[in-house]
Amino acid sequence: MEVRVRIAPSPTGFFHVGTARTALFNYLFARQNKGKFLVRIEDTDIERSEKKYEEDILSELKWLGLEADEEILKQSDRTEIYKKYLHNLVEKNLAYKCFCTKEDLDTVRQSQMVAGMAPKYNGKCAALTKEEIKVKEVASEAYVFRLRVPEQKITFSDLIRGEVTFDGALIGDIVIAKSDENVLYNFAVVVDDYEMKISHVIRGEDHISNTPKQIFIGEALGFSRPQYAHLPLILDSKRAKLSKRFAAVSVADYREQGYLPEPFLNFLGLLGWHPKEDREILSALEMIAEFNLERVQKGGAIFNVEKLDWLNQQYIKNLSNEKLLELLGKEINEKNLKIIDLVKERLVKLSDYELLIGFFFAVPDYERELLVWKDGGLEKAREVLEKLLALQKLDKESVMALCETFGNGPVLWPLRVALSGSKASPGPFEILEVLGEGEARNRLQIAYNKI
RNA sequence: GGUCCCAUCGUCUAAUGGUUAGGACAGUUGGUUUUCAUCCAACAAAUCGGAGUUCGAUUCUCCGUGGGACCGCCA
Repeated sequence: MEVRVRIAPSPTGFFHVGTARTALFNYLFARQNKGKFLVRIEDTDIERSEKKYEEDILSELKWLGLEADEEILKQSDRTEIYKKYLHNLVEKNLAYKCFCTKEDLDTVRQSQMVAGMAPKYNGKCAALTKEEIKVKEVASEAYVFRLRVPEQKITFSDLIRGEVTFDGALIGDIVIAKSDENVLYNFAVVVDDYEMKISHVIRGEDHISNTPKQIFIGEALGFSRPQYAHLPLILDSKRAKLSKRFAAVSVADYREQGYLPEPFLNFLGLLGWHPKEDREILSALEMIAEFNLERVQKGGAIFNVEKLDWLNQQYIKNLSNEKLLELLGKEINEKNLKIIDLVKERLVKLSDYELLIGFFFAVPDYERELLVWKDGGLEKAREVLEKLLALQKLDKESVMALCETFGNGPVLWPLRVALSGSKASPGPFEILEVLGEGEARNRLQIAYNKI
């Protein structure tokens, strides 16, 4: 049987890193099994769904290189299809109209929870006769559709967790549609997965308790059951599901901060999965080759930005200077090439660039105390600067000659600070080469004047 | 409260009955003729607890404990 997997994001927010990880694992699984990776937009919630979020999902997916193999489905285009299946269920008396009000349900739920019972629908409308329903309909009472959930245990085999069992008796008759024009998530998922011939449902663990509901819906509809695999959640530093309280949760945030798609994917891949060997840096192709659902971790994984930073830096270091300038949106010229060469290994994220190179283009401002090497004092710094300015030729050779008498630190530190204005920067000779002797002398003079 | 899931260094993880419990990030220290970064080397750091099975448990079973997810006419 052909492997067909999907991700089903709902456009109610910017594309979430958790969804991105789910997308990656689905993608890896599909590629490895020569199957198809599909995308479905779950916009059945008309109130909360927005076009801009849908666009964001698609563009981030593209940025990550996780594009769908077939046309992207939108649930809002499929109401007629859902309606058909829904009516079918009602005709077979596997689903029924429920006229209970929200208030009634709330009070029941409250008292159940207080009594220590599983909160579920009490089945009040399940036994309504055709005549009773007619009367309510004529009175135009509001209703929803509920599935008759069998009071039996259901077990499914999860590819990551093994056998998982739920009790239908504890679930109760679930609402599957608000009206025949407006079906709910669990119902739409089952219909779509069936129609899209999804073979494996690989999704976050937060969906594990939806699984029995979806299986019951599927069985009522007479569908075959897909295989399930529930991925561990990505957690914040407090071990709770990654949410907006944590720094950044949308892929867009990371892209804008200057993370590259390759290390980002690499990082996501290592969250809950690891290849056999002790390897950390993996391309998408390598992950495809090595991926294995059985090696997916069961416990949640904390989103650890430090490791992402490290991976990003590794990738940046291995980029050519030309490519890096292109990514930064900079002109490829001799000066920029020299500069990028100097700051490349200091770059963790693309966004660090401007901060690192400012002094190459403008005379930096800094406190004169910065010119002081260790406990040398201002006087010593002034003396060194004077000697540097007096140099016939400001080059490595003559400066190193000065170091002979004063020592390396006492000479090189003030020189470097005079040129860069910063306590951390590339070496003085490297900066000197980019700046040119004239500008360097100018900056030395400024430093001298500061003291 | 109910249901379900989970549990190896601070973090991501390796090791599925026999290892000095391995690697990576972060941390610390030292080196790479100034700083930062890079690179290199070293150090520190974990099997949640208790029973049981076994000659032997990180690994299997049970009971605790802890954490998490879900419990909507959201997805």
